[in-house]
Amino acid sequence: MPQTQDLLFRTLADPTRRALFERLCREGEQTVGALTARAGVSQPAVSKHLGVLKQAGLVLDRHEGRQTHYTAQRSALAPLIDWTSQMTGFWESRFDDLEDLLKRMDQ
Amino acid sequence: MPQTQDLLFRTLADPTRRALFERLCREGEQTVGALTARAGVSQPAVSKHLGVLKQAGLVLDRHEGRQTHYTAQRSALAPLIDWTSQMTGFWESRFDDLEDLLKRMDQ
DNA sequence: CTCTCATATAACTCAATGGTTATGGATAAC
DNA sequence: GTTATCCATAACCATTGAGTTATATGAGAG
Repeated sequence: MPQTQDLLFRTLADPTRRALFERLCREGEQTVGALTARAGVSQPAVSKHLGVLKQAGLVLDRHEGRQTHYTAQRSALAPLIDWTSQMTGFWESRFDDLEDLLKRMDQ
Repeated sequence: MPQTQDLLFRTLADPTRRALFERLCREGEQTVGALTARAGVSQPAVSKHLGVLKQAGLVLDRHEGRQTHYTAQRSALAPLIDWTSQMTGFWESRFDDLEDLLKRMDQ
């Protein structure tokens, strides 16, 4: 999945976007409003970033009334770990089943 | 090192640059000419990318006559693995001493 | 000394993208 | 029904950055 790797790297390259993903990873599900409150950028900017994260498979959204809740999809990081392990060249065996493990992690 | 993480992600976000690093990881030391031959972009573009990789600590250069040889510095990937393991949240214990291992890897 | 080759730098162009404000559309509140 | 709220989209602007060609630097070759 070189296509996926490229999308992942490009998506995570932006610091604002990466910070949003980090918050969702650490603090769990958040509404757009909650994320915007501490994002340091405007609400439309946050929405756009969340859209990009969603297209990369890094977040899922859930609509509830007029709010949208976002959650991190940690398993989407698997190709990143794959790539890194390939570059380091020593970890393949340990990571062979990593994707499965990560998928179970997200339930 | 959030600064380092940002630099790493930004550096690896470009596909041409990432391809250069991948080749150095897989095939070992290469001259600028050898890298340019299969890079799909001009020699100045390759030189610029190598400069960015060098600033991120991902490559080292060695001058030999009028040639410059570049090598991958795999240990520079450690912060990337750190970040990923933090986001997934389950791998800290396994990765605690990863940086040391990677440093030994590069000799 | 001159010429050629390998690489780096300069100057520039162009496209991509992250930010903004303004607005739309849907749902809750009154 | 009207108004307020939450989020997404539209339109626009400014910056960044990756690519190019042209040129400079510097080391071997003749």
